Amino acid sequence: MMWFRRDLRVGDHPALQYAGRGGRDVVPVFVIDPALVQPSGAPRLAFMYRSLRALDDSLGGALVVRHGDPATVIPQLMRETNSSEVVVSRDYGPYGRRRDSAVSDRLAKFDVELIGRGSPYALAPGTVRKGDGTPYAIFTAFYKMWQRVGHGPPLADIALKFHCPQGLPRDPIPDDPAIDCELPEPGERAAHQRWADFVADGLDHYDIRRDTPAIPATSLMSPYLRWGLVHPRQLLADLGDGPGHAMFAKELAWRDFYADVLFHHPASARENLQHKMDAMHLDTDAAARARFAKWTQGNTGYPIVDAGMRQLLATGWMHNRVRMIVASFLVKDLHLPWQWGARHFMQHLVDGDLASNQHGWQWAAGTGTDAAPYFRVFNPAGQAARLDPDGDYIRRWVPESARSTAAMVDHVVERAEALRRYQTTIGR
DNA sequence: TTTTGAGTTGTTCGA
DNA sequence: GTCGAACAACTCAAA
Repeated sequence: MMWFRRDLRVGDHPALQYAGRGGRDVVPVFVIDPALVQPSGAPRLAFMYRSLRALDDSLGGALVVRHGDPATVIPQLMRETNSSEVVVSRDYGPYGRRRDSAVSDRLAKFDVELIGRGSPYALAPGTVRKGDGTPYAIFTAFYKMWQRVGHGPPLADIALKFHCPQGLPRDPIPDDPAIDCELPEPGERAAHQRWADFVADGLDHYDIRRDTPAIPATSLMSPYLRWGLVHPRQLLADLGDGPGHAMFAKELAWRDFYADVLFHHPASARENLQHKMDAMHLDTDAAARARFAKWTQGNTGYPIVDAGMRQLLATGWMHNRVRMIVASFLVKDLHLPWQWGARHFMQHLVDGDLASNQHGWQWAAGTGTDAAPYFRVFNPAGQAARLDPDGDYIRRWVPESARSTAAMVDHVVERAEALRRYQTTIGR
């Protein structure tokens, strides 16, 4: 039995190839887990359901879908299908590890093993370590070692036989929730197509153009990587020379780095990685919640912030550079907990990945791995002038920005307030 | 053990 | 308009 989770592809799939080794019949399974569905926004769910349908197609319609808690559903399916083993791609996140350990315990009672093969990363969390065996806490050092260790090539296809036992009860893949936006084309084939398009037209200029939100200069691979529709080692294998290629590899290394940090510090999904920052004074009262609501809706009065927040609501995606700007605004201009912003992002981002998301937010808040100078505060007007000089990005998402709208806070005032709070926290 | 160099992404001010 | 300094100090990583 092959239990799919965030690896919704058939090609270059170590766990699937292990399950089907020597011509074994593979029963492909996906569990729709309420714990993951419940906090997800509509675009995110729609993309997942569509990708499940695409996966089912490439499995010849054999995918067995069930709703429920995997700790109950997986052992039950194992018995119903008389499977001798359950194979998964390893999950290194806090929830995934707890879930898999519970499933493993239940399976053990029937003498069946939960077998993990492969990970969603070029290098699995826990494998890149310092000379003394401890994990890295600084990206650049991690990156050097990550390059030195290297990663394997994509796996060649093998013959696989998928099998759904006759009469086995299956739940239908749910209908998409109502959304009024275009999502990326779902599925494994679309992932490869998008990647081919980016390699042909984008990768060479990636390092220069990626910071301009008005032009489609980023790879748009994040949703595909999030759901495992393609594996990063395939992308790395296709890279050549040049600064754009090197920059893209570095971004994949960031993805591995943050997964590694979360693996070693599972609590950092919810808490400050640097606990000395716990003392920082944040606003959490009713007025703060009202400010947060304005931020989520894209009504702050700062055009670049509002454009990003509206793009997120409308499409389930936001340009990377703009993510930093809106995050800085929530944390440093509104003085709100980064967790509030992180939760909103995870709800709405089709590509929302716990490790990258939470640690990206901790970077913005200065509570994470970065030796972040606390005085690094993004100026929304300055960022807009530098990165969207013609206002193309802003106009697309905030048509009323031609009229002057009142800003909810004064950046100059709030910047000073943020610096004051940080200084107090660090003890000066 | 000690030392040394370095750390994603910024902004403002004054010369 | 451009450019360098200041904004601080701490921790990490490797020699």
